Amino acid sequence: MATVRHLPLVSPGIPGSVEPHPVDDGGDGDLRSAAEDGLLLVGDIARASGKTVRAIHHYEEVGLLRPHARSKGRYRLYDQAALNRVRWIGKLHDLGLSLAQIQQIVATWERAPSAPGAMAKVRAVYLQKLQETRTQIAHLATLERELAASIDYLDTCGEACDPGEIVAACTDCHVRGHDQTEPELVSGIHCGTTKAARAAVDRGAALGGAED
Amino acid sequence: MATVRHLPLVSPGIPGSVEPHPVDDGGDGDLRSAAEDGLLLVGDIARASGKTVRAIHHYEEVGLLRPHARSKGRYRLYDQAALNRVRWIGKLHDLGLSLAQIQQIVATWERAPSAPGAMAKVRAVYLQKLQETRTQIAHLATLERELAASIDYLDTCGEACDPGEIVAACTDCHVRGHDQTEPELVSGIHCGTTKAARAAVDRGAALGGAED
DNA sequence: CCTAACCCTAACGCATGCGTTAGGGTTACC
DNA sequence: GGTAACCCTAACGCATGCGTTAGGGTTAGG
Repeated sequence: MATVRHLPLVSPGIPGSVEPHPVDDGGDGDLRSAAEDGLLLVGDIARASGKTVRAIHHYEEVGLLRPHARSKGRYRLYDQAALNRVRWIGKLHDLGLSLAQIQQIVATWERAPSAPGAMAKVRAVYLQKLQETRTQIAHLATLERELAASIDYLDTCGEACDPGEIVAACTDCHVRGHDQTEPELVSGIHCGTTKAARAAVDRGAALGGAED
Repeated sequence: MATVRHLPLVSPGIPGSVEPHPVDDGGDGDLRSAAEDGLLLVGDIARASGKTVRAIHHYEEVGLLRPHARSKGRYRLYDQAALNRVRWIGKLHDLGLSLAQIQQIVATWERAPSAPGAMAKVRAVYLQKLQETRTQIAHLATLERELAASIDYLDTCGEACDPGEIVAACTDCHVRGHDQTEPELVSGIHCGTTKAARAAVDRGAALGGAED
């Protein structure tokens, strides 16, 4: 069995580089020499990027990535740049770009005749994303506040409400100032129409989701 | 044709209430009396919440919602609380909760024996979401910074790079301090392996996405 | 009665981003 | 040559959240 494998998922230390699929002792062959050229196998890329092999294949399928070469046995051989690419894809994906959008950035880059022109186009895409990201952040911040407020509110239920009280009574709660400031995230819960849920749950209808 | 319809998607003014499916002049009938009771048709809910009718039906299918009653003709009749519910669903969904998760909140609420107990469970869910939301925000903030930095960087390309320069040359750009500080979001673009993209694009392979 | 504007149920379709077999070579080391 | 650990291609599957027909009633007003 290979001596090493199981590297930490993202190699610590120098984040930009990965051991080219380490082998202990001497030997020669296709992959061995590829390794000496700094080439990586798909599994190496996977481990180093935190993606799965399948995901990397998928990126290739949609034209986001391509092996630098192939071994005699048709193994994909990647260079370090490919690893950068995969990480880059991951970042943009995290940013909320679809693979198709990322593909478009790449295509833009590809087809641009001049370097500054290409940069300008990419810049435009990034700028738009920056704005969207800021919007998103603002949005999440609002929701964060609402959540926090709701939690505060719900805390008072635990403290001040009679444990014998039934849920249905919450609709007109008299404890504290509840009925004045009930946050939307709370009021939405107990606004009637709730038997539907139970029925659905009991029937195991729809929603394959986890049962709590 | 009906006289009103086409309300603004979300009724301005009092966000919590909606005209119960407005009719101009007198008349009587099933829906008419329902309207007098403040009941809404599915279309009214849709317009007031910004969702589609189909979406609302879907919420019902998965047990998140249920009409207060039905007309003789089996039209769904909703009360104002349903509208709150729909908005609440929308918020939680925006927060990143799946319908299944929302369903679980509802189910939790349903099945809890005591009010404070129910509140505690919901609180726990919210608390977890709050943490996730904060993580998300931090994540997005990081990406925001990276985007901004990348844009800055790309700006220098437009200013300092020779417009005649070809894209391929970017790999070893000598302008300014480029090769020192290239952000990851930039370096990922031009790290080789790019012909794959063009091929895929030209073949119209995969990715039904918009062509720029 | 007629019609426009709605509403109903049922059910298939779709986009995304891989996961997961299935069946079979390849490498490298022993 | 045997074997473990990988890799390859091909292709179907899945979860989510509705969109979109398809075929047909209902309501209210004229």
